[in-house]
Parts: sequence; C-alpha cells; structure tokens
Amino acid sequence: MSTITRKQKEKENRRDDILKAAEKVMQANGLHGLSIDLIATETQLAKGTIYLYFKSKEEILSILSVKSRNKLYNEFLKVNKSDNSPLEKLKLISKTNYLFYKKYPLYHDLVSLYEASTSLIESEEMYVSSDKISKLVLGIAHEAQNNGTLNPNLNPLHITMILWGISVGVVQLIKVKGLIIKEKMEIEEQELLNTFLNFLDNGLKK
Amino acid sequence: MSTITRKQKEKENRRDDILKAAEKVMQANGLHGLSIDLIATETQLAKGTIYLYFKSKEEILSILSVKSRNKLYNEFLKVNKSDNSPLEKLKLISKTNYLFYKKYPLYHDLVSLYEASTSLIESEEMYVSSDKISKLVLGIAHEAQNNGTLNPNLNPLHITMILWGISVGVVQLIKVKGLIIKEKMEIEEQELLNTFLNFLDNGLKK
Amino acid sequence: MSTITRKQKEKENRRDDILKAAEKVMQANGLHGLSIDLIATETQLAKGTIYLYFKSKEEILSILSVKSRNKLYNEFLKVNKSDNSPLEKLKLISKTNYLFYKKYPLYHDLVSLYEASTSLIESEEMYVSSDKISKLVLGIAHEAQNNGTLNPNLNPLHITMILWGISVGVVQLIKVKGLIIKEKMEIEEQELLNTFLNFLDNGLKK
Amino acid sequence: MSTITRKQKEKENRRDDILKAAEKVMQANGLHGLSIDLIATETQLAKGTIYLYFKSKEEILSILSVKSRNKLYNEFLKVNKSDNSPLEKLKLISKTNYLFYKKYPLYHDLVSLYEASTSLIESEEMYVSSDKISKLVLGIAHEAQNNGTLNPNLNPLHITMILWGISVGVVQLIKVKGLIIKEKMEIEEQELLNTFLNFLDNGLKK
DNA sequence: TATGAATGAGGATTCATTCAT
DNA sequence: CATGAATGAATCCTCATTCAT
Repeated sequence: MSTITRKQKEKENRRDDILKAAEKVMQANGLHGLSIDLIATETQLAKGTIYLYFKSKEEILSILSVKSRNKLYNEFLKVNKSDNSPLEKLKLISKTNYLFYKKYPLYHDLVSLYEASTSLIESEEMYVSSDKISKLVLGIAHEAQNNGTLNPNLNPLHITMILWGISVGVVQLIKVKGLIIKEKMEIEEQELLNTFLNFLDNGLKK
Repeated sequence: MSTITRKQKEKENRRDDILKAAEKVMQANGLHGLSIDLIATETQLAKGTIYLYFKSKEEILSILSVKSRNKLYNEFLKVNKSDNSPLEKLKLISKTNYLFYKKYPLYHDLVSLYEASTSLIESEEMYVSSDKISKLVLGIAHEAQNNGTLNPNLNPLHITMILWGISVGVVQLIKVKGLIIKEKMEIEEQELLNTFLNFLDNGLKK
Repeated sequence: MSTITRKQKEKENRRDDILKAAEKVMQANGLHGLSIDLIATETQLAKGTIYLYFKSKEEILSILSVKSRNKLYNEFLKVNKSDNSPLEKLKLISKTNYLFYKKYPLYHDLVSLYEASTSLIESEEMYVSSDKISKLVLGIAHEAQNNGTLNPNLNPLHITMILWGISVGVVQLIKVKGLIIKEKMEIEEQELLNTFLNFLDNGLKK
Repeated sequence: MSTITRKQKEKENRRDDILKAAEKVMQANGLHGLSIDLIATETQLAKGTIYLYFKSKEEILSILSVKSRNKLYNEFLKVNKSDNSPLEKLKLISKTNYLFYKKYPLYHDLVSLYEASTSLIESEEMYVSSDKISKLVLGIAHEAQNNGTLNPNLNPLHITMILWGISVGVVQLIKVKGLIIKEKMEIEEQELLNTFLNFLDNGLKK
C-alpha cells in the first residue's frame, strides 16, 4: 500500500471518528444540540482539527444524512429481496420506514432533516442517496403495474414519490403528536399503523 | 367610537403591524430567520417596542401559528359546507391543504412548525386550533362511515389522523423535492397531486 | 381651604398613593424588584404620571428610606421616654433596631439601603432623618456619661456612631447568615441576640 | 518546563488578566458597575473570549469574592500567629478588618458582597472561605474562654459571629458615613476606631 | 395634569469559524 | 497535520425615562 493511500486511509479513519462523535452528541442532545465544540470534546481533537476534515458543520450533517439514507436504503433492499408480491413490498417499504424510525430515531431524523427542510446544501451525493431509494421503489411499482396488481390509475413514478411523502408524513405525525394521540385520543400507535397499512393496501391495489 | 375603543384599535393595529412585519421577515429569511431585531428594523420601531406588544419572540410565533391554523380551518370549513359526499369531502380536505400551501406558503410552514416541532409552547389556544381541525375532519369521517362509503377497515379517528399526516407529508415532499420532481423526473406537480387524490380515493372508499 | 392648598393636598395624596404602591411592590418583590412599571400597575396610573410626582425612581427610594428612618426614630423615641436608665436605654436602642427589622423587614432594608450603600443621593432630608436619630442617641449617651454609668473611655459622640454601626451590622449578619447560623451552627437567633446584648452591656458600662 | 505546564500557566495568566481587569472595572464603577463588555474592553479581548475562561459573570464575582476572603483570612492568620493574648487577638481581628478595608477597599466590598447579599451562588469554595475565618476566630475565642479572660456570659461561638457582624458594621458605617462623621461631627476616623476598640475590649473581657 | 407608546442603551451569553504557532 | 485561543456577530430581553397628545 503506498504512503498516499495509507494516509488517505488514516484520513478516512479520522473522518469516521468525527462522524461517530457527531452521532453520539446528537444521540444525547438531539439534532439541534450538535456543536463543533461538543464534537471536539467527544473526539478529543481540537476544534480546528475538525475543520481539517470537514469544511463546515453543515457538511457533517449532510454526510450523516446521506449515511442515514443509505442505511434506510439497505433496509428497503431487504424488503425487495423478500419473496413478497410487489404490492406487498410497497406496503412493506412504508412499514419499514416506520420501523426504521423506531429502531434508529436519530437516523430517521437525519433522513428527514433533508427531506423536510431546506437547511442543507444540495450535494450530488445527497441527490444520489435519495435517488437510489426512488429507483428501488420505482422498480417495485413497475412490477406491481406489470403484474396488474397496482391500481391502473396510479402512475408508478408518481406513486413512488407519493409513497415516500406519505410514509414520512405518518412517521412525522406519530413523532410529534404521539403523546396527544395516545393520551387524549387513546389510540395505540400499533393500531394506528395498522390502519395506515390497511389504507395503503386499499389505495394501491386494483 | 369611544376613546378606549379607538386606542384599543390602534394597539391592535400595532400588533398587526408587528405580526405583518414578522411574516415579511419570515418570507424573506425563512421560519428560522426571524429575529426581534429584524422585526424592529422592518417596523421601524425600537426593539423594546416590540416587547410592549408581545412578551416574547415565541409568543409571536405562537400567534402566527394559531392564525395560520385558523386560516386553514376556515378553508376546511368551506369544504365541509359544500354539498359533496363525505368521502369526497375527505379528499377535498387533503387537496385544500395543498392549495393552502400554494396560496400561503408561509402560513403552511407555520402550521407545520407546530405540527413538526417541539419548539413552541403548548398553549391552550394552540391546542384548540389544532383540535378544531381534527374534530371537523373526524365528523366527516364519521359521516362517511355511517353512510357506508368509508372502508370499514378504517377506524374514523385513526383515518382522521392519518389523513392529516399524509396530507402534510405530500406537501412537504412537493415543497422540498419539487424541483427535482419537476426537472429530473419531469412530473407535473398537478399530475402528481391528481395521482395522490386518486390514491386517496381508492384508499378510503369501501 | 384655598384652591391652591386643596390641589397641594391632592398632590400629596397622589404622592402617598404612589409611595404606598412602591412599598407594596417591594414587599412582594424585594428592594430590587421595584420598577416604575409595577408601581404604575399597582397605582392604576400611567407610567408618565409617576414622573409628574417624582423625578426619578431614586427619589422614591430616597423618600421611602427617609420615612423608614423616621419610623425607626419613633421607636427609638419610645425607648427614650421609658423610665429605664440611660445605659439600659442604649442597649434598648440596639435591641429595638433588631425588633424593627423583625417587624418591618422592608423598612429595615430601606434604612440600610442608605446606610450601607452609596446608591442613593445625599439629600438634606436624608441627612436630617439620620441626624435626628444620632442626636437622640447622643442625648442618651450624654446622660449615661453624666450619671457616671458609661465607661469613661467612651466618648459619647463616638459611641453613638459605633452603636449604630454595630447594631446595623448584627442585624445584617442575622439577615444574611441567619440560615447558616441556625442550621450549621445550631444557634438560636434569640440567644445570639442575648449574647450580643450582654456584650453590649459589658462594653458600655463602667 | 513542559509544554503542558507552560500552556496551563498561560491560561492561568489570562484568567488573572481578566480578573485583574474585572477588579479595575469595579474600582472605577463600583461592584454593580461590572459588565462583561467592560471587562472585554479593559482586557482588549473579545467578549466571547471572556467566556473561554469563565463560564459566567457570576463566576468571576464568586472567584474574586473568595480571593478577597482568603486575603482577609491571611491577615487574620498573622494576627493569630502573633504573641498577643487571645483577648487581644480578638480585638486585633476586628482592627485588622478595618485596616483591610483601608488598604483594599474593593476586596472589602467583595467580602461583603457575599456576606451581605444573596446575589451569589452558594458554592462550596465560597462557604469554605467563609467558614475558615469563622473557625479561626472561634479558636481564639475558645482560648480566651479557657484562660478565663473572656467574659463568661459570652458563648464563644456566639461571640465569634457577633464580632464579625459588628466589625463589618463599623466599617460599613465609616465607609458610608465617613464624610459626615468627619465634617459634620468632626470626629477623626482614627479616634472613632480607638473608641470602638476600647468598647470591644470592655465588652469582651471578664 | 395625565397618558402610555416609544425609546434605545445595556447586558449576558452562544458558537461556527479562523489563524498564528 | 494539529492545535485551541480568539473572534465577534447574533440573539433575546429589560427598564428608566421622555414626549407628543
């Protein structure tokens, strides 16, 4: 391995350390609780050093957002590899998004950060990570169209985007209104999800 | 008009001026770009003056959020008064939410601010303005259930929440991914909406 | 009664109202919790009106401080009129200062405000109210000197000032360290006072 | 000297610079005239820099208050090491307090700040620095009790507190009324002090 | 006289980013 | 590469006082 590559690897490691630290900080303090200071403390690096590896705090957030989206993508891949029917898979995609939120709340927040705000720079990587997901879902939607199980009124490309939008929306709802839903309306989260999946089934199928 | 009422009216006007200025600032700088300083500049008032009319920045945001939600509520009321079938009304509620976003993007953001964040105090007014909407939609859902047009798998209360979640989600999607959707996917927003409404129709009906 | 005098009387009343309100505010919020705003609210007057009767917040404090000192003076007068021996009276002066603090904590604070800080303007009235007390005590000290009960090493004028200084000092101590004295040192306030009075007796007598 | 120690020393120096500046500001503007802005100006540092060394304005005041009390404690220690009788020492403690005020008026104010206000946080250090003094004086009082020179009516613990209270009180008196005492009463400060010490002697001894 | 709206100088604190070493 | 001290713009909020009506 050449010196250059080794150095690059070391640099990569440092970057990873910093990103890991950033995650840790956010896990403890929430998305908005992230500060360069805290990352520095966590990594035992100097504040200035962080800036040798990332050009801004926003870049860190961007990268973590991409990572989160990739993680989610992997979950979606599993769904796609399962031997469910295309239509079933579409529903599972949505359900998986919910489960992802329950399992990795921070990663879900990071995915949403980009999905639901304009605060992050539009990078190529960002776009790719998002597009990958779209392509995957789109493939499934096409299958469903081809085997005639998808409601013919629903353009596969359109429904791909919509599925994403509403899945994010429902999780957002649960996240923010969860307490009210549970305590004032006495709705169990699980049942709400089931109703949503029922509705989804209804809405998608022929 | 008595002096007292005139003075009250003037005070009301000032409050309105400040709220208008706050809106203007947010229109230019985004929800998070609001600052008392900018409001002061915009209104040509001293910073301290703002505090004669509102006790904190948060109060301003709260009020604007409630106002926005009430505005949206009024739009929903119109839908409810129309002579469409309950099921049709549910769809229209969702569509109206989209139209509201197109017409008053800032107000839509303000509605979401409360829906999607924990940054605002939970005031009674806040809750009421939110609850009013839920109640309205729930009423329609019950009608749809009663006349047998709502899919019996869908609990009216659940579907009320879900309808809200997915409507917000789809608008979020359009807002954030609008450009990509249009330029990279060549989807017309209008058609996307139509597909969504089709999907909604399918999903809700028996 | 001429119009002028009536007006003056009304003016006096207003001043009194304002002063009363100021006291009330301070009773609730402490010396530093006084603000023109709160006085205005309490009196149901406009803020500007306060300034028609007093030229500054400081003037209000000054006057209240003088009043408090006069109130204390009256207590001292009673001591002087009692048929105790001069030496006994000197001790009673000090004890009375303590009792005054217990009975009217606010007035005591107001007396101290002037005694223990440079924040107030030196007005003639201020001086007089202070001087009156000195004169009174000085008279007693002279009596004690004349009847040979006062330690001849103690110049009456000097001891007058010292008596005042240490009396204020001991109350200050109790006020600020009261809790520590009681809880950590397990000293009863009453006993501390008794020791002080014993010490005083010892220190003053021949 | 290792790099680490040198850096620490530099950091210590900066802290000292800031504390010195704070003292200077207070010397000019009084205890309440201290502001971070003025410290920044005085040190030629940016406002934010101050916060690198101290977490709040209050911390600065706390530290200076503790420092002052420790300085006073050292003066008291000298008294204790002298070969005066215990009773004499008690008087010297009080006199030293006065001399301390004359030599370091600001430090005296800072000692009093804690003694006479509730504005500072009760920190452990704060308490210790105060307690140390009490303990010292208490030790002397016990000696005086044991060798039979202290008036048996005076509980040592009580008299310790009282001695502190009256010492502070007399200095307060001189500080605030000094001018009046001198010009209107024509009392020399020195003689007033002597009378006080005489009184003290009388009061304490058997 | 009375009002009370308006002022604006302060004041404390935070934090992403830079730069000399 | 690494450091971490320094920056300073930003931000919210307070309150005694003034002044036009």
